[in-house]
Amino acid sequence: MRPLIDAQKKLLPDLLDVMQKRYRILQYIRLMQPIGRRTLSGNIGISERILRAEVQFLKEQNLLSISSTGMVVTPDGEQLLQTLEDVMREILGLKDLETKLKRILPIEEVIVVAGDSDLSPWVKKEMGRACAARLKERMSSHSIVAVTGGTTLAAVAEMMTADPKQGDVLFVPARGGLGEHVENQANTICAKMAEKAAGNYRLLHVPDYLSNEAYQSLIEEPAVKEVLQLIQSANIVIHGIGDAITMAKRRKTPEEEMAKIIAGNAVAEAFGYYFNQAGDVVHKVQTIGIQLDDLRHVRHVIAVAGGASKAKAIEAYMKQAPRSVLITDEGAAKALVRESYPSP
Amino acid sequence: MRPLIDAQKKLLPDLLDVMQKRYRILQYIRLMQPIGRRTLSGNIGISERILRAEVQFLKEQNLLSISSTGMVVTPDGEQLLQTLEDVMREILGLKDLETKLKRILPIEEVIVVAGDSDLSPWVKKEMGRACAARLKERMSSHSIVAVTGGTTLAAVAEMMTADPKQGDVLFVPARGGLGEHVENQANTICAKMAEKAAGNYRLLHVPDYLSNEAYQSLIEEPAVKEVLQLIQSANIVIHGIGDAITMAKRRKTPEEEMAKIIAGNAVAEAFGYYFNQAGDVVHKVQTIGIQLDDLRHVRHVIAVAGGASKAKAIEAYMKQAPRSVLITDEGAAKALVRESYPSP
DNA sequence: CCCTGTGTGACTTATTATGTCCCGCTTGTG
DNA sequence: CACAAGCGGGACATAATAAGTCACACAGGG
Repeated sequence: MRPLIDAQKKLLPDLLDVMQKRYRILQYIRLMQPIGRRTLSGNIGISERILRAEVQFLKEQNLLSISSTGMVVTPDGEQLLQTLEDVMREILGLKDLETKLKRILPIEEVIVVAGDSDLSPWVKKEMGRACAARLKERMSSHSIVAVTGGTTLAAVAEMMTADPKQGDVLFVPARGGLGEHVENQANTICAKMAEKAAGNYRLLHVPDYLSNEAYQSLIEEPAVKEVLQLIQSANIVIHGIGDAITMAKRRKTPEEEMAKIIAGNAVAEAFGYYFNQAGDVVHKVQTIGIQLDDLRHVRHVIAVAGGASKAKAIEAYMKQAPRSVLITDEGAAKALVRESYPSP
Repeated sequence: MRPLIDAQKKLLPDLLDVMQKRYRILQYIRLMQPIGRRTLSGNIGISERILRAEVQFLKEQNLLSISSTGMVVTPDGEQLLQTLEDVMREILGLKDLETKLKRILPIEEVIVVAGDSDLSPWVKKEMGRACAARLKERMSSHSIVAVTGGTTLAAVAEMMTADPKQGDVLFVPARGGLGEHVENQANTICAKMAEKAAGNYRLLHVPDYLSNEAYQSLIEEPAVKEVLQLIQSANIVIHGIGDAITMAKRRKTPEEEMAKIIAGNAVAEAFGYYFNQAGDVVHKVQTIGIQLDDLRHVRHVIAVAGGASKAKAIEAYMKQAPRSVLITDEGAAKALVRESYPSP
């Protein structure tokens, strides 16, 4: 297949551009459906008229249907997107980025999605879709999936779909309160993901900052204890990676902890842990649930993070996270590659 | 690969047309190089202006180079043509024809080349190229290749190329004189093929129509005997298939033999044998060299014949020629398929 | 030496693609 | 219930591009 694409690149590069354009349009519509022409043209950066021509074409090809509420991808279109996914990734050079990233980072697998989530918010959804697909591959009946918070994970939850093949899947939050807003809390995302995936879920109701005594007594609560046990036996963990300072600021981090984070030159954050450039833990939020060491016993660890601004955080975190699957975007991947191959 | 192409077809239906067009242009140039734009545009049936645009594009892609003597395919272009050969055949529906032919005829392998050699003489060259490629696969060091005459075989000889990998290959004419013109005689073609393939050759100098006494004494000639022995031990035979009447007329066939051929309802001819519709031998030209029965002991038998007009001849001949490789063209293949699948 | 075939440039014309504006409709919301 | 926002679709002018045509300079072969 590869030689065919290369040959096509040589023989008709202009047509591949067109193909790419149409693919992207269809992909967008799938992401934001139902959506109108004008809104889409604004989002995608194509003039309305040309988008209109393309849309009309795609409609004639039966790849999308078009009603007064907006445009929707048809089953035909869905299948086309799926068939062409690998090819487009190859054409866009994402495959290339993936192999380069694999050489740079000690990871098991990496998926690079087109775009930069710093610049275009919908790219997170695309990462979410990719994550959901990989998650499905790894889920089996009675799997326990632990998830963390963050906007990226929210996107993953949103793109999750139910799969009749897999039976009872249980979603749990990976760790207790970290100080996030409600929509980004692990509990919220956990519930949403379970709902979308038609699975069950258990929540962990823990106040953000506890005194030691309260903490100890809470752990002994039967309800809490049971959930904690489930969390400990999770075989899949999905988490985001954040920029340390940004995360610390977003959470209501007390001053002395903030100082500690800054003093330690933290650059990365993941489920309540702060890491410096070398991947060493600089600080951790005191809460219950999965601890960093527990990760080593979890079969599948999936990290989702994108945007050029997160490149450094991803690099730092991954240094100490072996056997992970990383799902990122073009922006972050390019930044990472650029850094490691200084010349061109 | 098929789903990929289908998906691409949906996303840009004219992709294949353009690809095919450019491929064909490049292919032509390779066939007739060096060639000028105007001559090419006449031959290929594309207006000069549009050909010019395509040629310019191909030049920019470094697939052909262009000088005052005409256009030449670059190594890059050669490689591209090679890479795309399989794909293009499939796209043009040739693969489909091949599978159908395999069901109709008792043959080991069949290659169908685009076009109809009745209508376009260059298609023979393409068959020649295909034949040369298959021949290379089957040749090993010290192979002995027996070839017959005919215009098609002349094309095969012309498209033959030397391959440094294979060592001493010997070319011999399959049978003695059959009454052909010089340029279509087995001897001529044998020599040419050997020259192109950088191999050795031995010739068989036998007058066309011999008396029985002369025939017997000639066989005993040491020089002739030696060559005959080589011919007997050939492990590859390449031959053409002709329309019986056409071939008989072209050769200076005596009246009584002509009557025999016509009376027997001969439709096919191959290396001096005439066959009726059922594949039975109706007549044979009396000459030395490989006899029909000998073919069964030859490892590789390659038959080359194209053009819709030869469809019946091919069918008749193939009925009694098992384990052969057939190289034909779209015109003949379609005619054959049409005959066997009456309805559509 | 001429003549044929070569590429290249230039020009006009036809076709297509694109930008722009407007209209009637559905739909969700106040 | 009514309103406005967003929707698709039609229409048209214009810019951009492709395509047809001709003329010219040059190299190689008979």
